[in-house]
Amino acid sequence: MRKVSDSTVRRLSMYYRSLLEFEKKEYKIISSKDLAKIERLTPAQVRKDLSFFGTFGTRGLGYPVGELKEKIAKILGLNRSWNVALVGVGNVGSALVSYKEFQKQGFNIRLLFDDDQRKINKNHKGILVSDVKDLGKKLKENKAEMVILAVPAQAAQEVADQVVSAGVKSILNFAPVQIKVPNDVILRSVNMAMELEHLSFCLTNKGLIIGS
Amino acid sequence: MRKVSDSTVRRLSMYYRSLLEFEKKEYKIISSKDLAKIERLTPAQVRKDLSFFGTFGTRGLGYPVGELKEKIAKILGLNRSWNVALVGVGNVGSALVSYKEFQKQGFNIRLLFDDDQRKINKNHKGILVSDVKDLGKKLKENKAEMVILAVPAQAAQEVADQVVSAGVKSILNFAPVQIKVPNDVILRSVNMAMELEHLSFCLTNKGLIIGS
DNA sequence: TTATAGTTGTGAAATTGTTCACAAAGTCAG
DNA sequence: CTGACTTTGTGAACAATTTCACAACTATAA
Repeated sequence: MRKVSDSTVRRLSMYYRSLLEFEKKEYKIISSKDLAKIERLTPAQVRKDLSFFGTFGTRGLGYPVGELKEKIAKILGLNRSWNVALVGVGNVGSALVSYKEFQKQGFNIRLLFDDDQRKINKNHKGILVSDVKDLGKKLKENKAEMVILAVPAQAAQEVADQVVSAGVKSILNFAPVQIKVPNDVILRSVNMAMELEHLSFCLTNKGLIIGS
Repeated sequence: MRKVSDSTVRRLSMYYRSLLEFEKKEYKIISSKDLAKIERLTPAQVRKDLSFFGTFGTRGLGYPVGELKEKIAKILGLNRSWNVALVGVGNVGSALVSYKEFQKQGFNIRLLFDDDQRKINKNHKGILVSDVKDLGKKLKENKAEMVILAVPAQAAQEVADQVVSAGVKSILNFAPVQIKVPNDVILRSVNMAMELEHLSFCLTNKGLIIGS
């Protein structure tokens, strides 16, 4: 398999969502053109993305909806469930625990951690909140595969280090800070302020930018 | 001004954050090398990014921390405050209302909307929740500049259309669905499930990918 | 004053990602 | 079975982005 770019992976997620929709509407076959229209891409882009992973279509016809959906699910690792832990049961963390989309796609948040005594050992939406002091131990015990960080910026790096020590190989960071992890650990960050800043940049510089 | 890529804008946000830190530590001057190390980039990248917007440094010396911070703030439109409305006071919306980072950077959420009668006309964290039926009217009255969508997927497009009709030119979408807006409206989407899917992709395909 | 070390700003080169264009393969009507 | 039409898969062309490499400039020490 060739090296696959982040953009391609993001688009695969998009295709997957579109395919769910097409399936719901009982489409049996779709073309790269159909898929492209939905996502505002070019048909060539769709075909190129898919071609990294194999050949899924039939020339002259298109792609079989159900089959392609299944194959993308497999590529993305959505044909199974994942054992996810979440650290930081504040506003953001709390929202993520209830986020339906996660469960729907097999991301099961089964472990919660916080450092606030008022939250520890209480139930939060059906899950017991553990003391972050036991983070490493419990991550190992429960074989957590992914950790979501929803802690304040200043705590993020320290918690991340503990997560890494516990052998977890992937982290999704919601703290608005750049954290560092070893090369073999996969880190992705969602920085919501950064997204608003992007809007504010575009509004501020509208018209000044050539070609967009 | 040349066309500036999304990546460059994202990195500017990162530089801005780093500069706040350097300022806190009372650094007066920093080099592109220092800035690059923090963000895991190359010094050349940092210099190239900044060069799109002017020349901010002194050869042989580096960049003046405070001044560069101010200039980036101006480029990003952070030297002012923004009037933000939020639609959908559910789990995610609620978390965003309390998100400190927004206020800190001048993004003031002053209008909340929902379609749930139990929430309408009640106070939510100090802000009155309005009926989404009055969305257009109130966005105009209050001169909202940005709208955050935190509504369920199936409602997102309809709400977005109303926001566009009201003349708002930028939308930050948290609904896990691709929405469509006219060309003159800036749209950015945060899809949290997509980020977990990226982790799951990487874990699933680890080792198979050459060069990463 | 001069030599040395350090850093920026920026064209040019290299790399990465996207679009094009077309052969290959399939459908379908008659 | 044939011919007109459609769509995929993909190498090649093109475009965008990143990295390189170096002239230009500054500070400092002797």
